[in-house]
Amino acid sequence: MEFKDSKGIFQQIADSICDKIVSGEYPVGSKIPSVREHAAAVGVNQNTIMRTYMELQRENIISNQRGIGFFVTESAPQQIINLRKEEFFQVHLPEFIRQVKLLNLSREELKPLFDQLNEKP
Amino acid sequence: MEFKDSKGIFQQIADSICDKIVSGEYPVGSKIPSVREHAAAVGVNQNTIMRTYMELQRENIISNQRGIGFFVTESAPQQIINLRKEEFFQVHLPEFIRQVKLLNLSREELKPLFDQLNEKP
Amino acid sequence: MEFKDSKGIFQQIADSICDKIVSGEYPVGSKIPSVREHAAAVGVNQNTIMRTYMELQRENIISNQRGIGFFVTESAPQQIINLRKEEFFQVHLPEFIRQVKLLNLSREELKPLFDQLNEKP
Amino acid sequence: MEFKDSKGIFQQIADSICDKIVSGEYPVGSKIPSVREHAAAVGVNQNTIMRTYMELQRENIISNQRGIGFFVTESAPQQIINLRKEEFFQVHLPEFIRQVKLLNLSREELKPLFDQLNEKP
DNA sequence: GTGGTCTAGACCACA
DNA sequence: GTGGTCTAGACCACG
Repeated sequence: MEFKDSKGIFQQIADSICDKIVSGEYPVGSKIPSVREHAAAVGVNQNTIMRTYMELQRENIISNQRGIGFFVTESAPQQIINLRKEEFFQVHLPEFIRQVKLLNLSREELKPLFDQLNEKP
Repeated sequence: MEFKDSKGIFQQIADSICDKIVSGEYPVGSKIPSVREHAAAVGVNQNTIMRTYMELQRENIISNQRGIGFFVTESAPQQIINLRKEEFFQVHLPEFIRQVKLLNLSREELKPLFDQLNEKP
Repeated sequence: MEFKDSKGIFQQIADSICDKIVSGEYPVGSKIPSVREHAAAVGVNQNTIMRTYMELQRENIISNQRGIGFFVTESAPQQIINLRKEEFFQVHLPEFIRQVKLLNLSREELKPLFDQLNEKP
Repeated sequence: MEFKDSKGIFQQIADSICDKIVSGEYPVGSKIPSVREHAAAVGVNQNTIMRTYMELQRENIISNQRGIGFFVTESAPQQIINLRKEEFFQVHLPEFIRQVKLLNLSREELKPLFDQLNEKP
């Protein structure tokens, strides 16, 4: 697994786990890979995975059964979507609008965006 | 002035200066606030402002007349817009489209964006 | 059965067994549930129950008749009460007093405690 | 500094910081020792202190000014008392009452407690 | 100087 | 086997 510099590795791993939960690869109630397994799989230290799991646990996305492993919470998918929507509307969308305004972009330049928006009428 | 955690303070200050150049608040050829003025204004260490100015100088957005101050270069506005457009189309726009797709957002939810886009027909 | 994170599961199970012995639910000389029964009842691995029973055996609270089961010893209730009183007066009571002092709690806030103390005059 | 085994070192350090905030040794708004200083002072690893500070930050007890240090929040003292009261009433008090009931303790045995309660009428 | 992240490796209690 | 904590040491960006 390759990582970007801009965000922490542990964050990127957390995001990728969330993606897998939303996509159904990690179903609700299922056990996610153990700390050691996961660390070996993505080639990072166990502590880094541990931190990832801890953060996800604090956000009620996974929960811990002692000595057994971490499991996807019942509420995980909704939780993830909520978090992402909140971030989108409070950070990404305003910033995007600000950029569009500032750069005075034409409709033509934003065509890819409109195309995307029109695909699901 | 308040700062986010995600980006460096000096970056955020640089961005705000660029905003003011693009918007015309700092016209081409004008003198921008001195390091100590600016530091006092935003409540930050002078070193941090100095670093900001150095970076902007490296990007040919401002230039230094020793003992007098920093001035907005002739090419600054175009320079900034080019940099931002490049970043916008290569990073922000694709990411924005990805998010919209992922969160399966309705037109209703994106109303603020359309409102903005329609203001300049 | 639900478990807290602060103490080990086997400890919590041991405590609950001791509670039942003191309260008379498990009388002296009676057979306590088998390992596999108990494991199924509280939803826990048999190893965990086994460890619990071993610890209790070590403290002479239960004894094992091979092939038959574990039985509450003659001395169990006294044994448990002694252990708990010791712990209570050396740990819990001083800590409790410290907390009351530190939080500067009013009599009103401690009403539930007084109510309890007055039930047996 | 010596640590007990029952709780994590980072927790005990957090508790001791809270004590110092409540007692006024670390006044509201003041800077607490840097990670490195604190680590050297109590003889633990920097990571351990870092974890402590992070937890306290999440509980709004300290806040971070980038590149400068951690500072005691305005709301810290109230925050701490709230957290401790909550823990007291939801954990310690019920457990204490349960013990008193179970051990069938006499008023005489609880004299130290009454003495404490009567000191501030 | 400050925080912040990551690694490598160890040790523990628990299931 | 699982999580959980801690250490020692390194490196980075930022002020």
